[in-house]
Amino acid sequence: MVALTIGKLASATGTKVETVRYYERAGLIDPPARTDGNYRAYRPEDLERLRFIRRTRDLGFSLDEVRALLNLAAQRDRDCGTVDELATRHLEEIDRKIADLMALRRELAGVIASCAGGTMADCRILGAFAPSAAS
Amino acid sequence: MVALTIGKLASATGTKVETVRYYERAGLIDPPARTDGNYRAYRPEDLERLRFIRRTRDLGFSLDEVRALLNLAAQRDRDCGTVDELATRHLEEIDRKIADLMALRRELAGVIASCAGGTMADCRILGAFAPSAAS
DNA sequence: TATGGACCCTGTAGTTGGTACAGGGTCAAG
DNA sequence: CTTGACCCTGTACCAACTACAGGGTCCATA
Repeated sequence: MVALTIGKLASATGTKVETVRYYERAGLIDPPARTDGNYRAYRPEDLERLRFIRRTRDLGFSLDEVRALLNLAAQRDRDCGTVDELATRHLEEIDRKIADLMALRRELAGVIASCAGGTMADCRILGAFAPSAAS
Repeated sequence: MVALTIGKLASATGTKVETVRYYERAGLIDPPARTDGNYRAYRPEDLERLRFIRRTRDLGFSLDEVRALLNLAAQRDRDCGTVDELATRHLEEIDRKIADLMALRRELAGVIASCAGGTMADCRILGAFAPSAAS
């Protein structure tokens, strides 16, 4: 029998067992067949599918986006432009996040650089956190 | 009377009313006095405190870190080194996040660049998402 | 004085993407 | 036959809010 237990499936993909069950609840993987003892019995295709999920999650796609990608991948005759579009939009979002973090980083670094020691009462960092008054 | 309603406090700091109540539940702001009609009555100091919270939140500090900063700020005679340390650790974390996102961005951009159109069946992007087999 | 609308109150549930039990059942080895 | 590793379901928890539902209050205007 080529069937995998959930533990094998999980360790083969670097996923936790609970996460696999969570993906099933979330509708990302179909409920597999069960053994006599009510254990989940996965097929090799399920391993492929879970790997796909892991990979796309690692690339920062949300579960909704992963679901969409899985659905698209299943329609093998359709044009793949939609995939490109989805991935490109995701890339743009990553770019926005990077830009936001860099702006924040610049601001925080400025605040920290202003520190000249002393007590809390005259701390420049805390001062920078209190917009109007010095308290 | 200088007391502010929760709505005034919220709009003066760009916060939602529910968020202010949430901060109270989370122990970031003390439960204020109440009016006869059981409305929260805030003092100007509360406005300062909420501004501080908003500012530090905007700089990416977690609520736990904000709590710590508020506690430190209250001990006006202590040395402010701890504040500097907390802020510096936070900056390092931001740097890690930026680095992670940039690595991810590079990888995703590579995947997208490989796209040559065609059907899902021979989509290079989907191929890059399926680690071993082509399915 | 009545009434309407803007505001406030508490309490609870939902969001994302899992993680962590509790309290059981199954399976294989020794 | 027992032990330990694994599996099952169901529920609760995390951050940091947000969004109601179902009520109460306040004040300006008709």
